[in-house]
Amino acid sequence: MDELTAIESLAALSQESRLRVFRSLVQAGPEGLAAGVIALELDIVPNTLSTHLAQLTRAGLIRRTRDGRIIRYAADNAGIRALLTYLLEDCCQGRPELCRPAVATVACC
Amino acid sequence: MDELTAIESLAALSQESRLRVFRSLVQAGPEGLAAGVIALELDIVPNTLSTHLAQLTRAGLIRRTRDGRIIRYAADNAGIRALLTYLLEDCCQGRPELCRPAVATVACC
DNA sequence: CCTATAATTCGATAATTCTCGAATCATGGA
DNA sequence: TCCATGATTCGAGAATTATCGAATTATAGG
Repeated sequence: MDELTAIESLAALSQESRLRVFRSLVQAGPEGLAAGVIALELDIVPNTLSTHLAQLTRAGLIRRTRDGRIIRYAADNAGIRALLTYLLEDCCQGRPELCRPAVATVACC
Repeated sequence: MDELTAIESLAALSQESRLRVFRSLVQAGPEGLAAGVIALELDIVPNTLSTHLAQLTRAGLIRRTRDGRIIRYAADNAGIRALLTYLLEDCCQGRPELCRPAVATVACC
């Protein structure tokens, strides 16, 4: 990942509505959620939500797929992983014992 | 971690200079770097850098310790870990096979 | 083809954030 | 005590970002 993409991703996440959308999609799993469903659940007007979803998509954090009239969004695991890797790059000066416990705690399961 | 802290952290990281400072400190390890050294290395005027460092510190991503006239900053691993955990919370719907590979790839060593 | 629905794009205003000169604070040494 | 140095705080102008009404696009069904 390059610096610009990282900044775009972090900026996308650093806003209340977008962070909530992102976390909802992370928790929703591979099937994701329809834009309209997200709008209802998080109480965001559709056009504003659309702007937010576009920003998260541009950043590579979520993906969109059309399903008839409905547009479905889901977390993009590759993009998320790339961002986390960029943040932690060369974090342990070659000494695994420094960063292994930290990374292990992040594991959610 | 609560939502406000997460947003503060992500906002702190979503700016070129601050992201560079953060990554420098992550790579510098536990001893960290003096404010003046960071200013020189990244070519940022001291007062602007000071504002950035304060923001990263408030967000819980870095720590400061005084060492005579010199103030030293270092990555705050607990804060960083808390942020990553918040982002990935409940990411795999109880199915470890979905997120374990993702997390493994993040490991830097 | 026409209508209804789901979603997006456009444009403008409101709010927030960035940057840096100037002034201030804290520490160590003469 | 006085000075020099490292660092921070303050304040204001410049730049960026957020939000939402109105208009537009895309699709499904009658």
